[in-house]
Amino acid sequence: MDKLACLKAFAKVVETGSFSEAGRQLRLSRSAVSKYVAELEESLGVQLLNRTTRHASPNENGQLYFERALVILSELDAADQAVTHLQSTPRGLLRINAPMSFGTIRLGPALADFMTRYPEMQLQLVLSDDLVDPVQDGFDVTLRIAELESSSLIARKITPMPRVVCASPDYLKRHGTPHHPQDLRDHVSLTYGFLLTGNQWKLTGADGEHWIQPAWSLCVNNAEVLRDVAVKGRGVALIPEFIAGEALQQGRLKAILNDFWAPPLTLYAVYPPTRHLSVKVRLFIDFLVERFGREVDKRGN
Amino acid sequence: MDKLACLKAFAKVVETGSFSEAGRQLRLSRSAVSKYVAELEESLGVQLLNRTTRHASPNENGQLYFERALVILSELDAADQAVTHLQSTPRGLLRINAPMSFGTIRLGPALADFMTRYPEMQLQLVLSDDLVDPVQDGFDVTLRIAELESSSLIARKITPMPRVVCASPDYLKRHGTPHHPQDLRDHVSLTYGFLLTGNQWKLTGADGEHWIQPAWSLCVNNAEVLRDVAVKGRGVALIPEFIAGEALQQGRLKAILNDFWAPPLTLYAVYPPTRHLSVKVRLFIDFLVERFGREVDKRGN
DNA sequence: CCCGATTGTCGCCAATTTGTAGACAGAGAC
DNA sequence: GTCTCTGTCTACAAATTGGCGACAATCGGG
Repeated sequence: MDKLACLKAFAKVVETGSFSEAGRQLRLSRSAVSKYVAELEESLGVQLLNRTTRHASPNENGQLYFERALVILSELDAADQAVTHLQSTPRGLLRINAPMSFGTIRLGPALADFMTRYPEMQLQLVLSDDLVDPVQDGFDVTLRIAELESSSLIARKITPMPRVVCASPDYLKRHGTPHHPQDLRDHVSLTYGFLLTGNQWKLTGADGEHWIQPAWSLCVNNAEVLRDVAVKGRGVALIPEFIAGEALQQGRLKAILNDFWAPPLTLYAVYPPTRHLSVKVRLFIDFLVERFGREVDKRGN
Repeated sequence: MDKLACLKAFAKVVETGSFSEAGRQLRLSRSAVSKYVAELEESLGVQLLNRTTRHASPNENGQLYFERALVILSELDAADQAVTHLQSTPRGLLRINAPMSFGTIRLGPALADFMTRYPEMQLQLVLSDDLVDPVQDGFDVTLRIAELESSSLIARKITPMPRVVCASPDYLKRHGTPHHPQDLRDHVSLTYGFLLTGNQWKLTGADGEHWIQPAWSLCVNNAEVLRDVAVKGRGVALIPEFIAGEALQQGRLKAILNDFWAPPLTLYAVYPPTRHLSVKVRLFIDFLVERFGREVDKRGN
């Protein structure tokens, strides 16, 4: 039992009056929050919360424990701060490499907040889609979006990046809407890749996995280009949701094959193997996890 | 990461100056303690301890953090005590059922300490080897030693109970010493069981698992009897170490087949399914885990 | 008053973490 | 010089975590 996690969950439930809201703020599922609090009550042997089906409020035990928990949690933060601040305030240059699309669409806007939080730091951001070696190419941290975790470098998972199959309404009107992955064989696919071979789409549904060799007419290593070509009605694309999102919302693209899903990509931070991350890198990675990790709209559904 | 576990491990290392000793006191392996402290240092981004290959001492960061960690840990204990003591001081009757051998050899002596710690409690101990239903038979908690976990009742594991194959020196002189489980077929086995069928010994070694149908001459549901008959030279017995221990130490029994091992039994506490354990039962079970869980001599070897 | 949305709990299970065994190299005691 | 004990590391089995989805209950809007 991770008692600290239980304490945080409990405190957040008392603060918000709700397991669901506590879950959203802690980026945990309702069932995880429920289990944490139940576990804490079990270990103490007392009930801490009165629950109805829509609210939770502390009883006498719970109010007492909540007050003490807040003190403990804040003292722990203070202890952590005390030792990390014995080092210099984070300053100096942080050299970041990130993929082009992610860098422009998601990371760039977020960096303003990071810079606000750590005004003494200088950031150098290099956007490229080349595979870089952080040690050799002189970066402190490089971000990557990939399907499989590379175990040859030290990497920290930030967040899954779901993908979506989509096409423009005009394309669908002219060519019909695929209802099953196998229908894709009859459609023009816009596919992502560096090389022109070995690119299959894996889609999974209630009837199992489907490996589709799409009839591709465009193969490019930039998903924004795929999106834009899809918007122009040139075919069906499988691209990350963060790239497709705005076009989907505006109706310029339509998600299809919604009963099937592709394995999500994962955003990783990769950094040189040293005994301890520098404070700069660690703060940056923590910031990424906080900002991009477990999106709020994934909770409580 | 269980930060509280890390804090406790770290604090214990600083107190004792040693990962090994911290492990012994916390009933963790050396590598677990090492990992906990490393993980804490990683999360803080600072080194807390200076290590030689035989000692560990806090550096400036470590000393500061240690002092704060002690405050936090003691406040957490105080918070826990505050809510649990809002209930009555544990008093009243605690009805315990335990197996005969374990009850007489291990549990009985330990109960004195439990009674010292909780003088307001009354204990009723019923030793029997029957399978009892705690709800139906009116016990607050029943202890069981079994090979497989029963999932039909709520049970808390207390500790593994290793078994040993042994015989008297006299028996071995007369019949030779088995060196492989298959040799047991040529020996007289004293076997544990309620019924006279289906009793196989499973012994595992470097060359895999061996299921032996022993040529048993005695089948009894009490391992003390098996021990005593083995001491008298009547055969080979597979019995729990806590039963054989004294006879082994005194040379009246000799452990054999030491490159093979039987799956250990496990001591469980079984109790009625209620939302929360009563304080009495919880204190008793915690006491058992503390007393019998992860034996000290299993640490740091 | 009814219906839809949201709630908290629970069982199941895949994914992840835990924690040990054992190997290794280093330090200290004898 | 040897032996014992140390702390770290890897591999891996066992245990735990945390989400999904089902379920029953509640609340607010129409």
